[in-house]
Amino acid sequence: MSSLGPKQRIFASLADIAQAIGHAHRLEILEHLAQGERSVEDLAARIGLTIANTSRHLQILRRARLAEPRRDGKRMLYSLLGETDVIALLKALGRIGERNVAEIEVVMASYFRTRDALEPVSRQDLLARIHDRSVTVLDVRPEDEFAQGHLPGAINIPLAALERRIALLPRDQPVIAYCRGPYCVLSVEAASALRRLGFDARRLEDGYPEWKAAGLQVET
Amino acid sequence: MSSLGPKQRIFASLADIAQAIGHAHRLEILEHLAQGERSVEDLAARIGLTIANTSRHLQILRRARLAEPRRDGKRMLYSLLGETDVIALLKALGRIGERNVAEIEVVMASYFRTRDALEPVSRQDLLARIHDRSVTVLDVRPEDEFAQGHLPGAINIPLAALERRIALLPRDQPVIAYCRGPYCVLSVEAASALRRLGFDARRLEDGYPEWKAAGLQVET
DNA sequence: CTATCGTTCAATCAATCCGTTGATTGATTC
DNA sequence: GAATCAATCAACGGATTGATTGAACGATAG
Repeated sequence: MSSLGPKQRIFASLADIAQAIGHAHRLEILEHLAQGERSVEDLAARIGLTIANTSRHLQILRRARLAEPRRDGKRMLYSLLGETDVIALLKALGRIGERNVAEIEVVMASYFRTRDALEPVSRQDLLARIHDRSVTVLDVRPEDEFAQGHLPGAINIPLAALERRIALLPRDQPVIAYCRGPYCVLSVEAASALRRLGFDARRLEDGYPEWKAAGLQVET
Repeated sequence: MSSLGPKQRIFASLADIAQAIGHAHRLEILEHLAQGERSVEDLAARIGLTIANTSRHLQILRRARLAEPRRDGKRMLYSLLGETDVIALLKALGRIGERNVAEIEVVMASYFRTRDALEPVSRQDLLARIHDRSVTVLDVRPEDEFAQGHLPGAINIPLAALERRIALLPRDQPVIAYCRGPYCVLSVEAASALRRLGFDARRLEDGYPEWKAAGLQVET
């Protein structure tokens, strides 16, 4: 009993990692870190937590070796540790949730599909249409996230500024909107608004982090 | 505060799934279920838990929609729900652990690598060598697990019976041993024992569930 | 009806966890 | 050096909750 077998020890460590992603706030933190490195303050503001609470959750992610800080002047910038693997883990978690969990199906149906009845566009589809130049790629994340990396040739119009800057979008070809990931609502809202305005608009099935993790080209 | 956004609701559900796999015993249960369906009693005996405790853990996996029971006479047989996705999730978790967590690296180095200094064989390698017929595939799991499914052409000699039935193994070609998965020690012990006995023996990097989940051919 | 298998209950014990407060550390700026 | 800003830490309350076991309960087979 005192000393566990090697399998048990490994499972105990893996369980610690699973515990670390077992909280909604931490999943949201990871979603933001997947866009690029972020300060504690920045994360707290974006998610709506206190600084202290955000710091605590970051410590948990850090202990589980999912995120890592580096100091930059007086702020600490956190980023994913082993970005691609973390995104793959979150993707595997999301897939199982979407396939097995009724509650998620309900949310997807009641929110995403009523606002955006059309099927999302897959990465492969979008890649092909970028090559054809038969599509406008629209990044609706805030400007600072866009600046940290985005899809090749994408135009950045944050959701809040969409109606104001609508003239930037050509009307003669379809628009594909994307944002932070499969559960980020920005691209849903954007596609919905654009269709109301007469555009042929759809959204990418997931977001920038998944694109990057798939090894596809990105711009800075 | 009363009603969360759609993203928060989805993350809360995903966090529940993550919590469910956040316990070493449950990871071990999942490893066994990945071999095929199992009764509560059977799982309890294999893992070394009481029936009541095993049952409770299974309820948690069930609530998280990772496993599902069906009744067979007086026993309840549990199996993975969405087998391929669950195995993919565990694989993603394992990968991140192996890359990021020092404790796991220590165990791998101190147990697996001292017993089996050679690099494990990848699935692709093994597949090619099965086609060549240049290798003996050895399944060292218990007979009942072998009976529920195994790699094409594999010979089954449970680890406990290995020395007794050693004559079944041809000595003129390499042996590749496999078992339940990447953290199962059976194939490590087998490869180690076989090399002591003069065989050219190595082990597969993971096990039967991963082979099956990759869509490769299996026999029953 | 009895034996078997599993679930659930009640209880225990322990642990953990979340979020907050207020003090403190580190780094920068004036 | 003093002031300022960012983040962490220690500590706490409170709640939660989690693992585990034995006993009681339900379902099924023979």
